[in-house]
Formats: sequence, C-alpha cells, structure tokens
Amino acid sequence: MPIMNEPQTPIGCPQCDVRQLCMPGLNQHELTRVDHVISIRRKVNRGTALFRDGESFAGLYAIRSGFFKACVQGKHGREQVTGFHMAGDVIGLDGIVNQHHAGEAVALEDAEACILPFERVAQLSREVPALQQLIHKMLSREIVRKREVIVLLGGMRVEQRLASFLWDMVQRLHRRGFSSSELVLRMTREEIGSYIGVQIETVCRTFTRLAEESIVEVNQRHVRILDTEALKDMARSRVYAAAN
Amino acid sequence: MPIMNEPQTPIGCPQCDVRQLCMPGLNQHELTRVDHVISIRRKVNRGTALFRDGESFAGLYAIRSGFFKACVQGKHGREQVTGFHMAGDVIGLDGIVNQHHAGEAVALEDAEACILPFERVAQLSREVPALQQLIHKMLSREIVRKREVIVLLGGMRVEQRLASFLWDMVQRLHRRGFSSSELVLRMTREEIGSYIGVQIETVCRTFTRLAEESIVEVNQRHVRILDTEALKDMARSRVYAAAN
DNA sequence: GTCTTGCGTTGATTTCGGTCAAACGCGAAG
DNA sequence: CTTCGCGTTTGACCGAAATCAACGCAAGAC
Repeated sequence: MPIMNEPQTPIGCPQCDVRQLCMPGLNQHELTRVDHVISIRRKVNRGTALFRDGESFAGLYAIRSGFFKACVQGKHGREQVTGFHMAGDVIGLDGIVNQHHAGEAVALEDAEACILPFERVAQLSREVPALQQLIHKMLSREIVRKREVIVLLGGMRVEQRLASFLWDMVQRLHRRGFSSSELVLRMTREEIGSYIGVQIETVCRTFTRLAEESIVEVNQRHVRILDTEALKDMARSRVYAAAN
Repeated sequence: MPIMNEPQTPIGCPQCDVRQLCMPGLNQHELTRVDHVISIRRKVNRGTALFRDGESFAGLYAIRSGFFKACVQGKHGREQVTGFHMAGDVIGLDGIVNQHHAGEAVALEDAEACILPFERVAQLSREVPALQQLIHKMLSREIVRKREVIVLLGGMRVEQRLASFLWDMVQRLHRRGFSSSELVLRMTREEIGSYIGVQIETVCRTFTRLAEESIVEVNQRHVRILDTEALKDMARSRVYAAAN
C-alpha cells in the first residue's frame, strides 16, 4: 500500500489547535520559528503507516489529528503494539539513535501529522533554549512512559493492566478536552491485548469482569467509567503490593 | 542509610577509561569542555543508592565503574527492577522531565559515577553540536532499549526472556572488553526475576533447563555460554513467531 | 432481503508459571 | 572446626491465563 504525501492547508503552529500539547511553553515568536522548519504535513489514511520498520529517519512527527498505534513486527508472525498515540503527541523518537526506525506507526483512524526534520529542529534548539528544553523533556517523558509500561507488564495482574490502560487512556483524552468518564476506544481488542501482554479472549473476559464489578460499563468500543476511584486504585496498585 | 559524597581523584574525561562508552565521538577538546562541567565524582557503596525515588534531579550520572540496578518501589511491597547498568552507561535520564527522579539506582557492587549537572550539559551542547547529538542519541537509545524490554515482557516465553537477558548482558560486557562467552552475574536470581517478570523459582528452573539443553553452563553466578547461536536464536525469536 | 466478513464474546480444557514447602550450598562469623 | 544465614535449588500442587472451539453481532456487499 503506497504512502500518501499530500501537503495540507498551511495552518501554522501559532494557530494550531494542538500547539499547547506538542510545543508547550513556547511563545508566539518561538512557535513561528518552529513552524518554519516544518517541511511537510502528511495525511495518513486509516490502516496505513506513518513510518515503517527499517525506514530511514525523516524526522519527528507531531500528530495533528487522528490516532496511531506504535508497533514492532515479529519476523514471521504477529506484531506487538508498544504504544498508542493521539493528537499532540510527538512520535518517531526511536529513530534518532540509528537514523532509521526500529518500529512502525499505523493510523487507527484517518490522521494528519507534521514532519519535523530533526536536524533542523536540533539546530534551531541551539538558538532557542525553550525548544531545547522541550526536546529534552519530550525524550525523557517517553522514557518514563515506557518504564511505566514495563512496570505494568512485569508486575501487574491482567485486571490491573486493563485498568491502567483505561485510566491512562481516559486521562490523556481528558487533557485533550474529552470526557474524563467516557471514552471510545480506537483500537481492537486484539490490539489492546497485544499492548497489555495478554490474549484477546482474556481482554474480553477482563472487560466483562470489570463490568460485573460495576467499575465500568462496556458497549463494544464505548466505555463508560462508573467508579473512577476503584479504577484508579486498581490501576495504581502493584501485584506484589497487595500480597504484603 | 546516608548517601556518601566523596570527591575522587580528579582524572579528567580525556584520560578516562570509559570515555568511548559514555562520550563516544567527542574529540580531546570537546572532552575537556565536558570535563569542566563535571562537578563531583561520587563513590557509591554496594547496596546504597546513587539516587532515590522522588529525589530532586541533580543531573545525569555517567557510571565510571561498578554495576547498578534501576528500580521502582511499590508503595507497600516489593520493588521492580527496570534495568541494569554498567560502566560507560549514563543513567538518570528519567529525571529530566519533572526535575525529580521517578525511580532509583542502587549499586550492586562498589561503584563510582560522574555527576553531569544537566543544565550545564544542555548549555554546553548548544555550543558543541557533537555533544548535542550525543545527548539526543543517548535519550533515543534508552527509548529503544526500554521498548525492547516491553517486547520481552509482552511477547516472550520465560525461556526466551532469560535467553534475551543473558544475550544482552554478555554483549554489553563484551563491548567493554569482557569475554563474549562467559559472564559473572552481579545480581541475585530475585533481581533477574523481577527484571524479566517472573518469580525467583522460575528463574532457577529456567537456568536449569537452559543448562540441560546444553546452551549454557551455570555455576552460581558464573555463566558460560556453550551454544551462542542457540542462545541468540532463542533471544531473537518472538513467542508468536514460533506458532506460525 | 441474504450473504459475507471481521470483530467480539463465552465456554471447555490445557499449560505455564506461581505458590508453598523443604532442603541444599557456600561464605562469614565465631 | 561449627554454626548461622542468605541465596539458591528442587519438588508438589495450584491457579491464572492460553488455547481450542463455537457462536453472536453489526456493517457492508451483493
């Protein structure tokens, strides 16, 4: 499937809806300078990749709209989802080390992303300390987030993993102006399972169990959170914490 | 237990044994400039922390000698190991986002580390592009490495996890001049288990199984790799790959 | 309308790793 | 030397999640 490259309406960073998410703390002038290094805006259709495994590193991608899964491909078989990303997230950070991507980002709904050629961003960040700090924090935050996933996969029971996943999701959506008690999942049960390290059947059963416990209400991909505190507690607690 | 702060013999970066590991690609002059921002060298005794959970972010730490585990603490119970680090590694990258650490680094043997006050490193990196690139790659590499752990925890069987752990370990040690077929583990079985997401008993049994398969020879913490190819294959293969 | 297709749910059975328990090995302290 | 204690190993049993299998359901194709 060919990758689409359609230049979009040139709305600059200073006017962008998600500027506070991907470039927080920059003033108008700084945003304008960042805007000038954005070469292309890419439209990505549902099901197609923003970048692929092994592809050479063109730059970072700031998601303007839409929803992505980040995943790595097993050579012979199934992929593994390593993260989900939405408007305002900057992705592709993994490509910096080796100048090529070691994973891919696939749109789960039609999406748009701004390409930030990394060399130019790096150069600009030498002149704009606020941008430099932003880049550093962006990278560091990703490390912290990845470590949280490691804790989830390494030390939590399935029910907790799903609770953590939902809690993380609803919080991130809330920060973007959506409800803090209701969400529409953009990914399949299989993708959720791949992300939290269990099989699809286990995801289903666990959703059912959370619903039986009156913590959430599930209708297909629509999830309503009934007991926020219970969900939060379940998401926070570690498996070994409960034992002692 | 109090944290020790003992200034060490002032051997500069240009003369440092591990300079090619923590500061690769910098020339003598650049190394000297980096050396000038290193305020303190810390000695850390076995069992004590280089930095603790919640501690404010003093800067990055370049490990000069010794071996560390990175871990997060469950409030009521057991800790979870999120990584192992050795001479030449730069750790503490997680502290950049929020200016305080969200985890800790504990020495598994007497160790020394150089403190790199991050603000000063950032400032210097504005003037020295090679350093800037180094910082970016350092952060990006950590993201890639963390994702590899996610893949390990999310998609591998125990035998593969242990094989991956050993393979990663022996490769990193080899890069530091040690044997590529033999290693002495610095951590307990429990710490290995915490890292690869299984119980200590399972770690033991899996070591025994790998030994029965004549892939490794295990004597306490001394491990000799008998069949490198088998270990590598086992480490690379994903669980789902085998099914198809 | 029916057929198809992909996604989701539920049940039965199996298995891998967890849990509980006991014993072993080795270094340190006496 | 003996004893102590920690880390490790092994065994027996249990349980959570995987696997295998069938079915439901909604949306689009025809």
